Amino acid sequence: MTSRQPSLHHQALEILGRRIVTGDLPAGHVMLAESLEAELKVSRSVVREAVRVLQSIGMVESIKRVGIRVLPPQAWNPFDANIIRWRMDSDARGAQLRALAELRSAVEPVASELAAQNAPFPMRRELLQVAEEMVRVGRQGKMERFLELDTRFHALVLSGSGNEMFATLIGQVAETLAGRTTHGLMPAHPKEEALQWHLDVARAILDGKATAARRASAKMINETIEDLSPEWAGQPRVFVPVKP
Amino acid sequence: MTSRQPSLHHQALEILGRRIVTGDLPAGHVMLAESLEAELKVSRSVVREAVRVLQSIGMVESIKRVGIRVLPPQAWNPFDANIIRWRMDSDARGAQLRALAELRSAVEPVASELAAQNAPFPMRRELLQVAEEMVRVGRQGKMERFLELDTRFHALVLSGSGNEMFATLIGQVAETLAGRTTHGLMPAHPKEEALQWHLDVARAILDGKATAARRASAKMINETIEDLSPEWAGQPRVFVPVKP
DNA sequence: GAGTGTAGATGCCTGCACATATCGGTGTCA
DNA sequence: TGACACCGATATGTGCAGGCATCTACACTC
Repeated sequence: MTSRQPSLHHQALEILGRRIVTGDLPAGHVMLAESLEAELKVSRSVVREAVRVLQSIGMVESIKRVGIRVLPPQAWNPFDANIIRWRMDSDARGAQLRALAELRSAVEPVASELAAQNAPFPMRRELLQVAEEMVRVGRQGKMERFLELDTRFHALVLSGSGNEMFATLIGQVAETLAGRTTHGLMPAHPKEEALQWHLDVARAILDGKATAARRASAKMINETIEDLSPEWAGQPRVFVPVKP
Repeated sequence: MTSRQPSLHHQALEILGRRIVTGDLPAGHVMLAESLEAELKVSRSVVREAVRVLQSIGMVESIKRVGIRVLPPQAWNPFDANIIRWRMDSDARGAQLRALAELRSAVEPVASELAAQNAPFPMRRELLQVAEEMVRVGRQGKMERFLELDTRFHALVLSGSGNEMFATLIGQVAETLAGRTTHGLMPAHPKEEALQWHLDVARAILDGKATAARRASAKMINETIEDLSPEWAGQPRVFVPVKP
């Protein structure tokens, strides 16, 4: 599944990124390139390339005569795929899931609205076909096929919006959907309501009814989020201070 | 303003990133590390570090025995600050502005809703103070101060949501607002309606009225987007195909 | 068509020179 | 005596040059 990339660069990046995300290397901590070479048992070039990548996503800064300093979480790019993955595997998993769910709840209704206005016709047709098959398959309880279709449904909506920032959320949504089934949060049969909402969204998009598409999508998302919310219950929120 | 970072690494990254974004180095194009050394007149380490960063944001892939291949735009991370900046300075500026505006229209209402539910009290108080000063300053036509306050207003909302993904959009929003004034798209006095909307959002958040906050925020955002939309009129949309 | 050899590219390592930010000492002035 | 400005020493990232290791696309053989 996850493509093996056993290069030393990759390994070094993984180790450092994970240590920072878990708080093992706390914000403000200063490391020396030389000590990282010894610790990771790799050469300077590997350390430097890993540090450069971490720098580009805001996790460290490198200062002459000082070393490599770990930056606080509010400096990190929370849209970076590595950071999302590392946080998913850490104590911050709940907070990460919540952040993604809230982002989804913001984006998907607007994506549906835009898809109703802009999506190419073949995409709209396929969307309805997928929704209709979801109904059939869902009622039969074929959950593995249902997951496939569900994933494709949301991917089509996000892609059909014609907004590339929305489209890149496909991967995150897919992971969320997959996680929901593997974590046993899905019932044996999808709720009849949920099936209907997918149909409503698909029909509205096919008919170019933007407002209806947004409303139906919002209803659907908010419902699924309520199902998922136990995953992050009690996770504290972080309010990053505004700068000036 | 823009922090000077005249390191060779930074320069190499800028040059390569910009060339890819402008299409000067099209998707599928394959380069050799050696040729990049010669072309950029830098050493192997600088080239390799720049390539590693580009790789981490999905702009290139590096394959043994082949070289460094430029990836198509749908592989890029559209949330990366470098990519956004490069696109802003390219022909894709309009499309980039539209993507950001749509993202904002999705996120800000939800952020307002969450702020009404979760923001710490001092933030809510300050939000109302800022909105009130915006009204006074706006009516006096002190546009430079108005821009400051407007920026802070939106930053407080995004930060007050307690969602770190929303909070990182502060920078993009600030740039949009600043760009609107420097591009002469702001009237001499803000519209009275706009002032009122800011007040409505601030009051709803202060009072913890989530739905009202979302609605007022949505109204506000959609209005400002209509003002801005000429910036990207006629830009073609891109629909990235869904994979499986 | 399957197996194999090889050229050619990235991956990784090392030693060195350079630039620069920090630290500590010294001297001057109030 | 104390505060402050200057200045040199030193540690550390930055960049360079080159070498060997490793993998793999491709051509060649059978």
